Order: sequence, then structure tokens, then C-alpha cells
Amino acid sequence: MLEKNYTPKDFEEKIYADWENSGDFKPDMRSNKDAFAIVIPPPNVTGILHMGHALDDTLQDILIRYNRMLGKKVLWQPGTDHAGIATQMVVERNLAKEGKTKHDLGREKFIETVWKWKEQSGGTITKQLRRLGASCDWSRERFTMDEGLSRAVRKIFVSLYKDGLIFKAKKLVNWDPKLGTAVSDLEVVQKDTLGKMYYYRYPIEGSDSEYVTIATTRPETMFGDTAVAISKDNEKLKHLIGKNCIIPIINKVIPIIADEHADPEKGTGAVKITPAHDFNDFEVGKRHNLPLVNILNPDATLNENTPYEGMTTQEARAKTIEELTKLGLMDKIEDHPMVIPYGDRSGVVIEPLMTDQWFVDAPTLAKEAMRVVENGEMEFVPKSYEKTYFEWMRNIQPWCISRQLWWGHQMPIWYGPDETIFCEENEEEALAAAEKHYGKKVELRRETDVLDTWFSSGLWAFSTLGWPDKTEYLDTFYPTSVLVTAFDIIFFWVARMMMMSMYKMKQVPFKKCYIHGLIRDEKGQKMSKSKGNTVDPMATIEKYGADALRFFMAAMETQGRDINLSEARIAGYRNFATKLWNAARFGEMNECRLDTSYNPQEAKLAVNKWIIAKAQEASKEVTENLNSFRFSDAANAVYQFVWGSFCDWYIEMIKPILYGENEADKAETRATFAWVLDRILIILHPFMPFITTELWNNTAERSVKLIHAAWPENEPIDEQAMKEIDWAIDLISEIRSLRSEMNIPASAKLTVYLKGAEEKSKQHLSQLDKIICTLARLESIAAYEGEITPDMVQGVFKESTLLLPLKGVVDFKAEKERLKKELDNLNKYLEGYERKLSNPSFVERAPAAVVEEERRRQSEAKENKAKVEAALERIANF
RNA sequence: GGGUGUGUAGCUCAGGUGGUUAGAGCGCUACGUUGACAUCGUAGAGGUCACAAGUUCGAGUCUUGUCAUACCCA
Repeated sequence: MLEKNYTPKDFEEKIYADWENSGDFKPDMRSNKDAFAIVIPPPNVTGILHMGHALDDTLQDILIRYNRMLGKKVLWQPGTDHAGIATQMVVERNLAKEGKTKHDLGREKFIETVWKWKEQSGGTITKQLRRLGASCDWSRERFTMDEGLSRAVRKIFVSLYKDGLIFKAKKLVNWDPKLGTAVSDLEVVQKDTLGKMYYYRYPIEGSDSEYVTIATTRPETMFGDTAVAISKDNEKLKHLIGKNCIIPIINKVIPIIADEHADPEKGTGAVKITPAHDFNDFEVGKRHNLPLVNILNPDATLNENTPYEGMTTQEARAKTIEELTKLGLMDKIEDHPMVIPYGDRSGVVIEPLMTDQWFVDAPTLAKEAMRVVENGEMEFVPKSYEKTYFEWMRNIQPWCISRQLWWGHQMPIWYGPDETIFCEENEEEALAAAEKHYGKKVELRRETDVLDTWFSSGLWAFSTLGWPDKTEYLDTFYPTSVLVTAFDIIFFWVARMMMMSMYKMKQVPFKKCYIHGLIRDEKGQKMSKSKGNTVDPMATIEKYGADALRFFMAAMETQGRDINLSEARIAGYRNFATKLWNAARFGEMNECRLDTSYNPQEAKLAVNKWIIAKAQEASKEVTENLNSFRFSDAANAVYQFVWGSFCDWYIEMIKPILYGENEADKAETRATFAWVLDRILIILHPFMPFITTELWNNTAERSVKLIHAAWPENEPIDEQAMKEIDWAIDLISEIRSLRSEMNIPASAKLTVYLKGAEEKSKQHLSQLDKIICTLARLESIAAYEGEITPDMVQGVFKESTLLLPLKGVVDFKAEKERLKKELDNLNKYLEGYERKLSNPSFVERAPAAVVEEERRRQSEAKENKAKVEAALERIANF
């Protein structure tokens, strides 16, 4: 017996445990159908589930469950990411609470501490994914720092290095002074800020009165200046080109050079060039062979090359301005809107800094990664994201992959005594290579830098399947079927996976890439901890059940749009689950048990044939929409069928049968009900796996679990079977509408006549008499050919006229109003048809079918108009 | 500055290839405890599809422009 109330908490966790313990998430390797695989975007190992995950993983689970029910070999490969910077920051913060830094522990001890932290808090997010219902094959869970995956990382690294696609270079990089590491371009966020523009003068060498006025937003960097640039097109200033000027305070002489970087329209037209601390200036410096003067320490304080050693940039800036003012060289300070780079993790200002770093030759790798998207081997859904991808790939810069951190994959690089580089997969091989190189055994020093987290994530599609070993899983599931992720991850991850996979596997990592939007709050604001508008998916699941949250995500997922979270809507989908629960209880109460000998094609009763055809139609819609990643259309198709067709109409229509005496009809109806309910459970299962399973388990003895039940494919739909009941539904709706408009109490049982009905309608009427009377609350309904009398309220129904004899209680005023309104409506339509059909070019140029349909509507409207006019005339004097 | 979206009912949003009277959920109004369900049912109100031109027999849908708004890149 089903409980009276739907309480998801009672069964969701229990059902999940059963699936996992029974191995239901493991692929059926004996299946003779295609493979279908998804690799999960690995969440941070120490992270917690947020609404973005809830969306991303719900969509994946829907695809996984759907394909599993299609009988394919299905793998959803789970795992987590070590998230270098993020995780190290958390552990460092914990240490800080004890008043310690990572240096107090030393590298080895610190890494040990991180592993401990990972063990301690690492299971949270995977537990939460289980609570959401994610049917990942947990027995294959991977971690980016696993031995296997680390081996893949080393192998790829060595391969790229030996192919000349990884190189070390002293370059200007984005330096995060708080974290003490280089970061990639992607980890820098540019923020619009209102800053200041400072105008001051550099004296010209050998002149007492000549100056060049420069404008800068960062005066403190002037100690690193090695030139001043002026455009040769700058008529006012070009006479200065070739002279020297003097950096005040330190009285250093630098040249004035000609360079287009100095836009005559901007600032003063003269630009100070600081090649070691500005990306543009670095390029200028390269063009003119300018020396590089580094003025910053790794923590962004000024160094010994300046008079202000040890000061922060802010302090140095104030001091510089003070000194310049004292010297009388300061002209003016203006407000100036500018963009300042910040570290996306640390939140501090990023400094361009000259350092030795390691780079991946992304421009070379990008070529193949672009080619396979151009030729369709990998398709973005929606397709428009291709543009974003190409745009970025075309302008891609070498990828800085070294991080001066401790937590991560240490690079497989060793240095010999003379700094010769040995890149091998392990120390032994490096030693061997060194011995060969030097002709004797030498001591090597290992590179201390670790790799950018996204380097190992870039291998995820094949490293998790066992690469570099040749495995059955790699054979079967690579390339994977689809990657599901948010658009903000395209550059970080999708692009890197594409490059790495094409480089090593020579095949795309996934055939399709489904990109969804972000989850925002109710008002459309981005969710963030600092704003305090985040919603915890676990709390939502606690309150409404995982199924409601999942269905919300599916129903709201229309391609390429962000989703505003709506608690009212989630509650609505909980109500939907309740509705289904109660429908199942109705079946249980009326002994609608599954009959294994039942064949839906042999159903005789019109209602049963109708609901079967509707169920098949809904199944087809869900299938087609899932095949094209139209999640909301798929979800809405089930929703409409369950609530609109099954609950609102079918259950109401079969009541007279189930409460009646005809045992054969009853038996067929009960079996049909059970069959349709099963069908609902099947097509709804990918969206709401818990309630569907609970009902599946409680409505019959089963030989197959719902998670493995067969998905309906290629069913013929009996369109004809739908017509009779659709006719009755229209009729009932018309009568209900008339009753309501004429204020006839629901309790009043009426007699209704149908005048001018065709033979077919008369047949329907006699067959569905009982259903119509029950649902429209009638005493009786019958065909009628007598006169229409003024006490009959009348409505137009298809070819016939609907008559409600009210025996002296007709509210003639209301009736006149109602008929007039209807007449106005008809006239409006008629005008439209008239306009179209009297236009010769419409009749001539529109397809014949469209014209024909328009004519049909016109004549129908004309007939209806005549009926309404006659009705009005009949009661004109009342 | 460059690019990409979005603008449809009070609110949140659907409307693959142009063709019935533009749909849904929530909210609102009226009625209703009918033997699954008030986490419900029945009926209803509510839209110049941002604006302006254009293409077309026909535009919410295609083109161009304007305005508003969001995001990405520099």
C-alpha cells in the first residue's frame, strides 16, 4: 500500500543505496548496442555542491539514465579535481588560524597536511551528488592526483616537451603577489576601476628649461623606466625624439624613442616605457632593445633597484608623488577610469613580472583543436558557442603552466649541475639520461614548480579511462559521447581538453559539447557568497525532494540561457510529483494491477485507446527532444501528459467504468491504467528517478528494475484513436464553459440537446453518453431535431448547436451579453479571413493548402455567425 | 573599444525550417469539500510579441537601424 502522502525523504536515500549496492550504475559490457559515455566535470575535491552543479549533473544524469534505458553500454565516469590553488589556499587559511604558515611545516609536511584535509573533507561533494540521484559508476571514481592520473600527466608532459611543445622561458607573466605564483591569463579578471592619471615632467638632458610631460596611472614604476616613447607623427613633440631625458629622484638618463604605442591623442602623447612591468611596454622594449629593470620583489614590494625598497606599491606611489611635487615637476592629477587586473582566487592586484616559467605552445596545439570543430567531429550545442571557441582559439597565447605552489603535480623536470634540463617520466630515467649526457653519474635537482590544475583536467577524458594503458574501457568509451558544462568553462577546460586530446589521442575527447547557462537567484542576480544570495541545493532537496529540484532544472533548461532559481516553481514540481503519487494511489484503490498478458494494441474502449495513443505520443516527444538536447521540451511533454491527459481527463473518464457493472470493460480499463502508469514511470524516470522507482517497486512484482526498463522506441501511434475522445473533451469543455458563463450552479444536473449533429457525432454521443454526463454534470444528453425555444441557452459546437433548456430560469440579459460577445469575436475573425482571401496575390501565391484552410475557416465562421444571430433574434424581446 | 546574447501576460519564462484565435507555471478573479489529490478541481480575466523601417501574399519568427539590458574579450 502506498502512503497517503508523498514524502520523498522516506525513500530517496534508500533507493539510491540499493542502486549503488546492486551495481546498477556499472555499464552493461555485454550489450550489443552502442556505447554512451560522459565524463563528469570533476568538482573540486574539497568543494561542496552548489546550484550550478545541481543543474550540470542533473542534465548529465538525465542523458545517462535515458541512454541506459535504451540498452546501451553506459558509463558516467565520476571523479574529483585536486584544484591546486583553491585547495592550497584553504589549507593555508586553516594553518593561519593556528598562527602558522606553510613554511613552518616545510614542503613535505605541508603536502601531507593537504592530503589529510582531502581525506577529511573530500567525500562531501560526492555524497551530495548521490543525494541528487547522480548515477555515476562510483567504483571507477578517479582523482586528478591518483597514481594513474599522475602517470598520465607525466607521460603527456614528457611527450610535449620532447616534441618541443613545452618550453621554459623568461617572460613577463601575470604574477599573483599574494599566492607567490604565476597564473595564466584566464585566471586574471579585469575590473573597471576609477583610478588617477598623473601628469608630471621629466627634464630633458642638457637643458634647463625643457621637459617632456608624461601621463601615467602608475608613477611608482618610473624607477623601472628605460625610455620615453613619442609617436613620430606627433607634430608637437617629435622634435624631442632622439634626445635623452632624466628620471627625477634617481636622476637616471633614458632615451626618448619613436614608437607608435604612444598615441598622440592620449594623455600627453609621451609615454614612459617600463618593459619589465607592463605587457605593452615589454613589446616596445623588444622593438627597441631596451634594457629591463625589475623593481619589484615577489610579494610586490619595491626592491633594491628603487629608492623605496620594502615599500608597497601604494606607499611608493604616495612617496613618489610627494617627491615629484617637492621638485616642482608634478603638473596635475585627474580622475581616470581604468581596468586593473586581479587574481581570480586571491583577489589581489596582479603584477606583470619577469620570471622563469614553463609554457605550453598552445597556438600550435590549437590548430588541430580548431580543425575538428570546423569539420564537425566535435559539435557544440547550441552551435553558437563555436564562435566563442574559435575566437579564443585564434588569439590564443602560450599557456603558462608552471605554478610556484606546493600542492599539485610536480613537473617531471630535473636539472643537471650545469642546469641542463632532463625531462623524463621519473627520477630513475632522468638519472639515466643524465649519466648518458655527462658520461658519468651526477646529482640532479628536481624542478620545484607544480603544474596548473587545468593541465591534469585537460587529460580527464582519457586519463580516467585508463590511459596510458590500453584498457577495455578506453577502447569502448573513448571518444566519449557528450560533455556537459557551463559556458564559463569553455576556455579553462573544454579548449584544453580538445588540445590535449587531439595531440595525444588523435581523436576528439567528446563528440558533442552541450553548453548551459548559469543559475542565478530569483531576481536574476549572479549567486555569490559575498552577496549572500546563494541557495544550498541540499536544503532544497531536504524541503522538496531531489526529484522536484531535478525536474525544475530540466524544465527550465532551454538552450543558451541562464536560469533564475524559483522556489515557487520547485514547489510546483513537488506538487507534480504529489499529483503522480495520488494518481498511482487511485490506481491501487481501484485494483488497477499490471496484467502481463495485456496488449495495449488490443484495447477496445475508446478512452483506453485514446490514453494509449496519447502515452505513445508523449513518449515520442520525450525521445525526440532528449535526442536533440531540448531538455525543457522533453520535461514539459511528460508533465503535460501526466497532469493534462492522464490525471485531468483519463482518470475522470474511467471513473464511471470502474464504478460500473461491466466486468469486461472494467478489466480492460484496469489493465490499461496499469500499463499507462508504467509507461509514465519509464519516460519520467530520467527526470525523476526516485518517485518513479518507488512507484515501480510498489505497484507490482517486477522482473526488471525501472533503471534498466526498456525505453519505448519506434511505436506506431494510432492517430484515429485520439479523435473520438478529443471530440468528447471539446464537447464537455464547451458545456462547462456555457454553464459557468450562465451562472448555472455546479450542483444543477442539466439536460442538454445537440441539434443538427452529423451521424458520426450522434454515434460518439451514444457511445460516450455516460462519460459526457459525468464530466459535464448532466442529467442526460441527446440528439434533438425539434424547434429551438427561447428558454434554451445555446452554444455553437462544431457542425451542431448545443442547447441547454433552462425552463424559465434563463438570465436573458446574461445570455444576450454572452451571444453579443461571441458575435463580436466571430466578426473579428471573419474580417481577417475576408482580408486575406480578397487579396489576389494571397490566393495566387500562398500554398493551396493554406488557402483552402482559410476558406474552410471562413465558411465555418459564417455558419456560426448565422447561428448566433438567429439565437439573438429569438430572445430579442425577452 | 571589439564580440555575443536578451527584450513576448502582473512575475518567471516557452515559442527548431515564416502560415489556425501567440502558450506554460506562478499570481489574480469567480465558483467548488464530486468516492486519487485543497501540494486539488472547474471556468475566466490578462499580451500594440521593446521601438522604427524593410523583405514577403503573410513576420513574435527573416534583414537593417534605434533604445534598453546582460555577459565575454581587450
